[in-house]
Amino acid sequence: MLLTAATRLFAEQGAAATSFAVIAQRAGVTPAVVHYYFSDRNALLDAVVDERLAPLIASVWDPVEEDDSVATMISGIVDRLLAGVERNPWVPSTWMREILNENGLLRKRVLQRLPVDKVRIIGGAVARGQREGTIHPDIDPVLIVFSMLGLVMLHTATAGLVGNIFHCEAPSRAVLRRHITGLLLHGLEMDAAAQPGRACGRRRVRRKR
Amino acid sequence: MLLTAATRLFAEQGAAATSFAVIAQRAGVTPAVVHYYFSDRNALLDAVVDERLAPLIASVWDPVEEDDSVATMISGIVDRLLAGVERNPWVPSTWMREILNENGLLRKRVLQRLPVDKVRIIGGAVARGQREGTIHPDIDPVLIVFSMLGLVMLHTATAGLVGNIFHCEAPSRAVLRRHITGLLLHGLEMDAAAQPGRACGRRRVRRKR
Amino acid sequence: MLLTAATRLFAEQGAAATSFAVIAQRAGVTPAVVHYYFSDRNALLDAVVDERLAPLIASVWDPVEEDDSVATMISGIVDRLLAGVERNPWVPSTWMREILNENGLLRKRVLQRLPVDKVRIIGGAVARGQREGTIHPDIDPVLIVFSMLGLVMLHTATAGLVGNIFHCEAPSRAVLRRHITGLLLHGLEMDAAAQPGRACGRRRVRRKR
Amino acid sequence: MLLTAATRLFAEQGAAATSFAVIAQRAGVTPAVVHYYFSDRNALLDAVVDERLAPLIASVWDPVEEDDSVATMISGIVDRLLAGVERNPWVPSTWMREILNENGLLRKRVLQRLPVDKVRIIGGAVARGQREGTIHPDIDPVLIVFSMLGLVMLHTATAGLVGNIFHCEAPSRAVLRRHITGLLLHGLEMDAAAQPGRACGRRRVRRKR
DNA sequence: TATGAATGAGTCTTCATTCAT
DNA sequence: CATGAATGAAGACTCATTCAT
Repeated sequence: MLLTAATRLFAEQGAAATSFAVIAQRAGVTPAVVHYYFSDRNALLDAVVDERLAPLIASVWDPVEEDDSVATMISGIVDRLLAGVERNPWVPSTWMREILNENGLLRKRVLQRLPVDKVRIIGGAVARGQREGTIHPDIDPVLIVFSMLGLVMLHTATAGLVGNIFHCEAPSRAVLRRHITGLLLHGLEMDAAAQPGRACGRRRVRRKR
Repeated sequence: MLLTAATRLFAEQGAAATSFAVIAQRAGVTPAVVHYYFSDRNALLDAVVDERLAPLIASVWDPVEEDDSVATMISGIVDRLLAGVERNPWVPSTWMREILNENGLLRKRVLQRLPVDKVRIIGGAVARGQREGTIHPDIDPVLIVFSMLGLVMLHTATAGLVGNIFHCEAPSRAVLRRHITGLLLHGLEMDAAAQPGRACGRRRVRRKR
Repeated sequence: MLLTAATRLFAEQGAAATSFAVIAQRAGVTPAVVHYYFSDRNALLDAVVDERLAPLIASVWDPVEEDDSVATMISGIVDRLLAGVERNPWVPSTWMREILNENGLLRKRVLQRLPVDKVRIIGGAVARGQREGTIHPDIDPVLIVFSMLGLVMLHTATAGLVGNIFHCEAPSRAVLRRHITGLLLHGLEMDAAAQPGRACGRRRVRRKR
Repeated sequence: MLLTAATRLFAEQGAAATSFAVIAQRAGVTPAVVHYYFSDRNALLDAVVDERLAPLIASVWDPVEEDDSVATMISGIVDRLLAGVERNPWVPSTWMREILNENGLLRKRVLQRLPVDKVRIIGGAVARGQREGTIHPDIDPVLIVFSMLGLVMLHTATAGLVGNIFHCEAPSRAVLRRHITGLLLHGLEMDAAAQPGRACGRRRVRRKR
């Protein structure tokens, strides 16, 4: 199908570098057919967002509920996002190239679809947790959402690369989930309390400069 | 200068979508001149990596020392990377588009420059920490490096966007550093031990709204 | 109706530049419909001439009678032509573009419809008048017909333009008729005989209506 | 030369229907060359007007002087226009198609070149003549300019056609000049005073050259 | 060293036309 | 009768590249 060919090629080469001709070729039709269905490059991009990205975004964010705990929200989103990305392997590339980038061809279109209310729910919960002392104060309640989505996209996009460089298997979905959720919830450093019989005054990181 | 024009355009439009003609125009010369200095798109990409990206990479990784603590390494890298990116605002876009992506035009070139030995130092330190119980066991010693670099690139690339969506100022370098380092080292959740009725309340960041 | 849309577009853009697609759009149908009714651009052009231009030509020339005076013939034709053009505002443009021009798309089709016999009547009357000394000898009996038709087409086609350039109202049909008929019959220069201190009541041409 | 090929093709097929490819072919170069010199269709049209039409217009209108008689002005313009058109046989077609027509591609460009002041000189002289009783009152001082130019363009454009229809030679420049000037100055009807048994040699207009 | 001229290949897009329904 | 789908050809225009100067 045309949209399928298009999304794959967008992931492979980027949207700007993907000509109608290539999409047509990949889909086994003539370039004019692509124009017949998507009169315009804009129309094509719209269709990609409307028919492919929007449902994914919805499936990730819809289950977020106001009174979930932060940990539940986050691990839930990470889970659903990893699952969604596994079904749509073209997403991470495209996300990073066409949405996160300032002039990404899909940026505006996707931003309009972002469930800002749901995002605010997380922000609110994080801020509340910080006031109550259950969430680390260094974390920014707004940025954390970008960190979360970004970590998933980034690690799924580079999963193959990791295996390549370090000559091992690409990390599985389970490994990614464990790493990402672990990082988001606990960070690197082990709880002082969890450690064997030690005080934790010295917990603040010392930086060289 | 030609390379300067090129890197900016790469950040704005992506490397594949940046023609010699536009680079020439931006630099105020004729397309033939660009072709004269960089006989090939490959040569141009090589030059960008050699003359612009490699020094940055070196400045970030060189200071990493075998016997630093993990926290020191990480906060140091994050610091230097944030500083380097501030001097080269074109980097985050390009990094995400052309390096992290599977078919990114700079990927292979940059990977060869990655100081794998330094990366292994971090991986080793993390793994050691996990054996010693000082590093959270969920964290993947290899993936953490990608998380770290990725978080910096991601947040610097989307700093403007954040301000846009939430109608506030774009987060400053200091805010980004605090958030990223905090996330990497502590994660969201507060130490159980640190919680009840204890000190750190005053650490909260004040935001305007 | 399709032919109406077509004639308007021919006048606006020229026949060669008017695609089936635009005609269809203007008429509110699909391009296939246009093609269904006029299998060919030629068929469409034929239809325009047969159904729209031919009746107009007939209405202009039919009343010309062998024994009318030259003045009667000419003012009659000018009158009827101005009236016909007012009902079919698309005609002047198309006439100049597609009929008078060497490769005009309607030229051959229309020339076959030209009532050559009627044209010859005028030519004959003019030549006779010249022999009798009532018609100015500089006038070419053949060219005068082209002058006559051309002046009407030209002035109706440029009526709007005149208003535009000279910031006045576009000349009305009455003004055009007076100017054109006056020019054809009397030219610019006033009769020497008619000049100072003499009556000239009889000089005005009598028109049938 | 490219412009020469272009102007000829514009006359033959109309500007809208003349593709860069045809111009290139006619000039014996590749289509890209045409784009190299005229980056745009607009640029091409500009060049046609600037380099080909403007000089012609100037050569026709420049000699018009405030205190010439109307007859001198008109016969002078007709003469120079006929001569100019003879050197540039592509002009009449193009004039009628692309300048007189409402959406003609050259219309706006040429109108800006029209020497409005010179046109006003004629209009003024005609109006003055009408007040003094030397110019026929039916003539419109503004329209007469369009009649004059139009008659030349029209008759030169259809000169071939005339020969065709009436199976005679195409009218020569001299014939055209005599007919057009005669029509403009005297019209069809012979002076009442000049009629009975009189020569009319003296009626011929004196032209400067 | 630098550049204007030139070009073949490729881009998006529109067109007239066909065909199955 | 009418039309949505499909397409090959051609449109304007851009590009990387070559070459002579």
